[in-house]
Amino acid sequence: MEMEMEMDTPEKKTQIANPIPKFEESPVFNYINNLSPIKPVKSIHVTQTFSSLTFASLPSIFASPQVNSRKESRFLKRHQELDLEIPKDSNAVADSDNGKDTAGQNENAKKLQGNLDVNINVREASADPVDESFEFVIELPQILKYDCASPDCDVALPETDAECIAQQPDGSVLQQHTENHALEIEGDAKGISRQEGDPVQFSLDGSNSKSTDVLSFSSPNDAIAFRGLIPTSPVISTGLLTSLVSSAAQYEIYGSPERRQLLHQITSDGHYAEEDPSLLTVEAGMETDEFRTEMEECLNKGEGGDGQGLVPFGYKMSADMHRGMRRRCLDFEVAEPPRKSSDVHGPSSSSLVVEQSKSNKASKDKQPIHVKQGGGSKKRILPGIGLHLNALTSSSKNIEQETVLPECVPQLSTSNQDNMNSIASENEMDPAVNGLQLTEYDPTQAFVNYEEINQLSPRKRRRRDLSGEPEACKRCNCKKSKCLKLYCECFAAGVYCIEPCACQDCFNKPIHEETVLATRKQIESRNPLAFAPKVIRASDPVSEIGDESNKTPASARHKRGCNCKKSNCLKKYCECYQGGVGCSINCRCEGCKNAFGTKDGSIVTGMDCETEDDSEKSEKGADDHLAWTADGQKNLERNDSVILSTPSHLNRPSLPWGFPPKTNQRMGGPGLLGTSSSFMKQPPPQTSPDDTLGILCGGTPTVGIIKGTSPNGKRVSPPHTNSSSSSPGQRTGGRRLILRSIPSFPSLSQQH
DNA sequence: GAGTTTGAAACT
DNA sequence: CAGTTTCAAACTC
Repeated sequence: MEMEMEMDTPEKKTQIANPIPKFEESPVFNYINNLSPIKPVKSIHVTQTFSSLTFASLPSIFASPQVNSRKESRFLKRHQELDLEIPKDSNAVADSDNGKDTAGQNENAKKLQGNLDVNINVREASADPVDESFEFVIELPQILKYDCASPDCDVALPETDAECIAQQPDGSVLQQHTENHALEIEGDAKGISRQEGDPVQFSLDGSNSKSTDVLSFSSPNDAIAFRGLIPTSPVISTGLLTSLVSSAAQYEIYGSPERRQLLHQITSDGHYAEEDPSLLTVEAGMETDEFRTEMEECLNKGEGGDGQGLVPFGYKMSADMHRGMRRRCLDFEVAEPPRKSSDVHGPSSSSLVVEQSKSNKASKDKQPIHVKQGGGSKKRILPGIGLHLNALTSSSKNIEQETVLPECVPQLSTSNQDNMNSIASENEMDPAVNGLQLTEYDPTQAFVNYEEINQLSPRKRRRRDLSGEPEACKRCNCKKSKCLKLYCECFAAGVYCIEPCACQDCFNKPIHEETVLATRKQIESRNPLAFAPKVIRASDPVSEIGDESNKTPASARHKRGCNCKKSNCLKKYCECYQGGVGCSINCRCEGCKNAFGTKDGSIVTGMDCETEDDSEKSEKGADDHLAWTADGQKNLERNDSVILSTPSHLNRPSLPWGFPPKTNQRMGGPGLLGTSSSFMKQPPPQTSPDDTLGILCGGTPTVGIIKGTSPNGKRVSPPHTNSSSSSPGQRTGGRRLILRSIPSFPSLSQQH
């Protein structure tokens, strides 16, 4: 009975609520509230990406209209979904949004309504325990986000765990519990409030709160992901929960023992929960070696089976969700600094994610967690988080830090197909490919890479972060441009500046949305391609595929070509080099020695390049290369003639907008990977074009981990692994995927 | 961390 | 379109 009522009520509520701010006061609202045990939490939605703000164009880009419309509302949706029973949430959310973005109030309201429909559907579809579990699942991402938030976050794990769990044979058990989970969740929610930490709130409500952002999916895909969730089986949801829990443990999300308990409870059935130590043990194990093991298992499974078979549909969904979460990376990063042990225990920190994140950090301090294990391989930085999709794509430098998670792969296959289908298809995404990727992925290596990264001198790391992630999480240091010119990487990437930016007088913030948009328009009017990816891949994916072997890295080219005079196109000063592509006839560079291919068509082998570099500069150059994997790229080229794409390319790209389809960039060949560890950091592998991975991984970084050999077994071909390459910088395998699936924000020009 | 170098972006 | 200036990242010390 309740279910039915809830089902019905939500729609009405939401519909009404959106438009009416004070809906809360209405009798209906109260009634609804009474029905649900959960109390609405106000969520704060902060999006840094322009897209979220407004780019109208985005919608056009997305394949499905709904997606666009949903975009902003995503997070709203989630809340609603989460709160299905809680009418207030939706309202609250709407309110919060309104509060923040007055401009978008109306839009939000509309979106909400649209979302409501979606939500309703979901419920109907799953109407049962599943729904509940679903809700729970939704929240999980938040937790993950938190993890991510931690600076070190290596958290990629969570996703992996989730996947693993889902796949595990034990899944049956999980399923059984699933229903209970939902129930428990509610119960926990209630109970949570009782408990000191209000852990429950934390997890559940946290989403609503600031954490909301985390939940909100930046990409259109997110919406899709949700859809997938709906259908997902209870098992999946359960898996997610479990994964979340485990992940949380790994990341120390639980800041305090108490929280852990809560989490455990939530995770497992109510039965196990509080009192069942076994659960704890498991989780604990997860944190350490076991976690790794599981991951590996998952990977293996993935390998064995094509993504499809092994990976449950829901699985994919989860992945998507994760992606959404990851985007928040920025937030996390921001949060990092604040960590304080004191924060950790905030007694009743009902508060939000922020607190949690802090707690996590704190907990870490207190309780050393073996991040490396899980995180090591997976460290995710979520570069994309908080940033515009484009940004995600673009970032490549940090690829190393990020490792590709096997998980991603599966998702890719599904999610891509569903959502981005078109894009994916273009890119040659094959389900099989996905599977391949998984197979190739070598957690161990990833781990190694991760360590390497860690070992890097602070400075190098910093650079990587800055540079690499940048794409994902770009950071600028503008002093005079106000971040309203293309000089600003953030602005150029279509993302708002965030805390990590050291810019001065920055106008590239949501607050100045109008200014940003106006400026952007102005720039585009001058140069329609100003915000287009600088590196363009070959247009035909298909042709590319076929040609890949033949294509040199140059297959991807810088849009306008470079104009280097002194760097010989061997440094990042060179946009071509930075983008991981060879120079072309469009370049006016002098003394071109671009490792990815000189403008005269010759390709300097990595060795050659290095040699030259060495001779010229030597070591540093080498170092740098490593940092970004330029070497890797080089290697790739040699081996496979893979085309590297710059991060930015990858990211943005192309797809949606009209930019020529990127050719598939092939990543490095196996040889590369095999050869240089540094290389491995980079990327990607993968199969399908980057996009695929990106999508899947979403945030997962990945990395290079994936093996050099072709990921897909399919494509592995020596000729090129798949296209997608990731350029060194780009590595961002996951992100790339994102890009494809989600068009970065469209360039104004395109819109026109 | 400060200073230099570099080349794109912006301006003329 | 070419030349110059401005700018911020990349790089060096």
